[in-house]
Amino acid sequence: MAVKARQRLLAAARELFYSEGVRAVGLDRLLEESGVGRASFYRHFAGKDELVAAMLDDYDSEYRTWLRARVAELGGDPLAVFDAVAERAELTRFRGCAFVNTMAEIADPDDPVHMRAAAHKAAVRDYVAELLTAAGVGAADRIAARWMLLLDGAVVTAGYQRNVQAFSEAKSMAGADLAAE
Amino acid sequence: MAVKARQRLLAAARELFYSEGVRAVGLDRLLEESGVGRASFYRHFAGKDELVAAMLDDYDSEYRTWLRARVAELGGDPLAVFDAVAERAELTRFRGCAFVNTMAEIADPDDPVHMRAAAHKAAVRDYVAELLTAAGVGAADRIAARWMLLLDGAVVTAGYQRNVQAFSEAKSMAGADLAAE
DNA sequence: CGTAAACGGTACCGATCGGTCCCGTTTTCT
DNA sequence: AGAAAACGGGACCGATCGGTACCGTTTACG
Repeated sequence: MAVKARQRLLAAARELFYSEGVRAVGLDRLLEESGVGRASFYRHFAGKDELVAAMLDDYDSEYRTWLRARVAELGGDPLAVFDAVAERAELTRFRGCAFVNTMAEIADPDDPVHMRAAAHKAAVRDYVAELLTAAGVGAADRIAARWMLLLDGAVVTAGYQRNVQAFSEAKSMAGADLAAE
Repeated sequence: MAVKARQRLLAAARELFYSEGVRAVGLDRLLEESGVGRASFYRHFAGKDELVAAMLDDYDSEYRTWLRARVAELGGDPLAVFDAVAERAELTRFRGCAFVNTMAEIADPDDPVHMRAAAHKAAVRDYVAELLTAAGVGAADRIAARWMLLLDGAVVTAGYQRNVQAFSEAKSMAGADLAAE
């Protein structure tokens, strides 16, 4: 195979776990979809939980790298994060935020999987605060927290309403929030 | 037993499915916690899915009845919905919105369970629009949609950050959004 | 009081869950 | 070319899943 088993597993995990849910997809399904043998799977991961964790790490890294790059392309305006997130949502069959959905499924806040998802959210918030600070905004932390609320709200409502209008609403509220500061 | 089996099942389902997730809790656990026999369960519900659906219907009805009453108590100001929702969140071990979490777990939008959760969200939105209209606000539908974004954002972020600060942030943004119209 | 409905407990079913083990093949690297 | 690592397929395991059937007891009501 051109692509290694581990990467195929991570790709299949991201796709299947996102579109159907972590608990809804069993190992059999995962192996069939990725074309990886059962034994090979356990050579790469200690178990399903570790695959989920590795997939989230992988996704978190890629997502944030992409977000930084895209916002920079759009000029570095903090408000561009709303455009970037909206773009990403339009690409795939959108079902909300993978990290939020994972925390909804893996309820225990002390579970490593849950903690990784929460850490992703905190990292994005810190990045937004960094953007705001760079733009000369005071109280960047507080604004960033409010913007995360808007981003999560937009992602969730866009997910269950199956339209992307929510993103432009969120952006307009974020702009108003920034101007009011 | 003083309380009928069906009601004990619905109560246990609401508690367990909310705090641990629908797929994470099996029938055995549900029967043990509610003290209902296995056969009795199937005399009341055709299966687990039907219990989930009935529980959501039950919860939706109670929640919206409570919300109407509480907002009325608070004077009927549309912004009071943010206070009411925040109060409710402080009561229990908060883990976000049961309906949003359920849609995250039951991914298929055509699944009866998913559809019930989505219908709840639409019903709450309609109620918010009704409040706004009664308060003489034009474009009530659009504001209601934006407020739902704020409410969902607050509930989600409060859920994974484990604090209720998000609700007051959401209310302040909602007030600004209303004033800007 | 007596009858019938509602009930809790349990044994059981096939299917599927995550996980282990072994075998034969393919790929990779020297 | 040859050795070693990586791999896919499948048999198998105990546990648990949702669901069915039958039992004896409790409860409610006429």
